[in-house]
Amino acid sequence: MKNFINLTKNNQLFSGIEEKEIEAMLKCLNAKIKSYDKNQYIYRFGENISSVGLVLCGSVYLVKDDFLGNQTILSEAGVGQIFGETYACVPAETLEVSIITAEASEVMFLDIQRIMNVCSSTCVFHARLIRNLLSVLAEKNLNLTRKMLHMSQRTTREKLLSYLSAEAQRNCSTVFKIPFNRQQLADYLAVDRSAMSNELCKLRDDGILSFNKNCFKLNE
Amino acid sequence: MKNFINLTKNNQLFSGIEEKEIEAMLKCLNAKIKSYDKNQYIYRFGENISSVGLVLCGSVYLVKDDFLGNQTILSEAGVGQIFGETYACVPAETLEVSIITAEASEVMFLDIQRIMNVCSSTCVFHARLIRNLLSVLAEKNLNLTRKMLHMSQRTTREKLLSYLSAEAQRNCSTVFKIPFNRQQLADYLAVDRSAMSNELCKLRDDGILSFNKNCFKLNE
DNA sequence: CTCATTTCGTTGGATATACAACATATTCGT
DNA sequence: ACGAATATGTTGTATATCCAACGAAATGAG
Repeated sequence: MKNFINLTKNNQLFSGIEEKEIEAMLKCLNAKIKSYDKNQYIYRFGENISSVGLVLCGSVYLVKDDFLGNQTILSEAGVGQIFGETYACVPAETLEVSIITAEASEVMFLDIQRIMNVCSSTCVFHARLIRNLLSVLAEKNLNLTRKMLHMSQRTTREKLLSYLSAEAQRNCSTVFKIPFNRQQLADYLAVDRSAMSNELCKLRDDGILSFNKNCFKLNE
Repeated sequence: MKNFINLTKNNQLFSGIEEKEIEAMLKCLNAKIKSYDKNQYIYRFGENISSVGLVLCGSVYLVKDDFLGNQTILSEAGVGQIFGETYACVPAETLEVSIITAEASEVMFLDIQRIMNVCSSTCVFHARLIRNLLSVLAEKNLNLTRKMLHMSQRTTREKLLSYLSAEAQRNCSTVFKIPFNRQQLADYLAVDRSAMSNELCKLRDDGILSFNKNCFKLNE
């Protein structure tokens, strides 16, 4: 177990908790570690899960089979990130997605009940653990809400303006960088890349904004 | 305080906690109650909040001013429902939305730090409180993810099929009712109502589904 | 029952989008 | 510096969407 302690320090769940405390907590939480080859299922559609997964090494995909039978990657979790927390927190819901390793990986599983039910020993750090978990869920929530707002705009131009002005606001500046290239931005806004590229140039020609690669400037 | 105990029983946060315990917990949590007239701001854009609001009576809107200056209602919280929990759980983020009363309302405020940091007295019930909060966040997460999946389809037909097949799957039946009328479904999928209505009929004529009001049946 | 209101389906025209195909620009390894 | 690979911009066309307007059907109140 000890060789993973260093890994568990810089992650979403144990951040802010002292190293020696983590070791004690892992026992208390009855943490289990499992190894996987590439492209192995960790959780399958339809299962009812009660554990959060923490990626110790490697990375995993959260995938969904749509109504046409296509499998798409919804998100990825790398070292230090967690997965399954949403379904683990709602016992009534069975998985509508699956988790597959993107490469050979090691995963630590933590029972959600043990996370939620505070043990007597290290209450201060346990509170931090809970705070971290709440924080992960809340941040995902914020990101989903933001994305949804942009996507609910009807035209590509409106989607772009909605996204870019929100980013400007978040950065407290009319000049800012975005974490996407054109294709990724198009996927994020659920539009065609070439059409979006076209619309970006129209916005530039209309004097509404200017850009260079992934750096944007909103006018006025 | 006592006259609100009955109200706090059937709500998202205190569900599953015994009445007498709630009273003790409210003191321990330092719960504050405030009254509002109609159309009053409870939380404003830009604020940094540290409390979760619980609607005791009345109802509140979560509103957002978009880049065009329009104010839109993103969601509503009625009696027993909470608001602000997402931002309260992420101290680094300031409000990108505002909360306004939809009618004269009473709201109980609970400090998020006190919710997260377990007090010594009633650990069992406190764990339940935390479980409830996690559950609220996780469920919102699930709903946002589902909506996002449908909205990211490119055509109205695909959006409809994505939504309807997901609903069939969730209900474990090809026959099911949806909680929307046509306008609400169109808003949910971010498409035009008349175009959607048209597409629904095409799907019916193509033999893919049939419907009567808000009751649907998927074929095959 | 009747009338008013809301919901739902239908149509046509202006506009926007997706898609494919290609041109240009940038990045990266050697 | 060079070419290969990738990213970005541009264009045309078929298709889909939005929007407005309207009629039919369902709902609800009196």
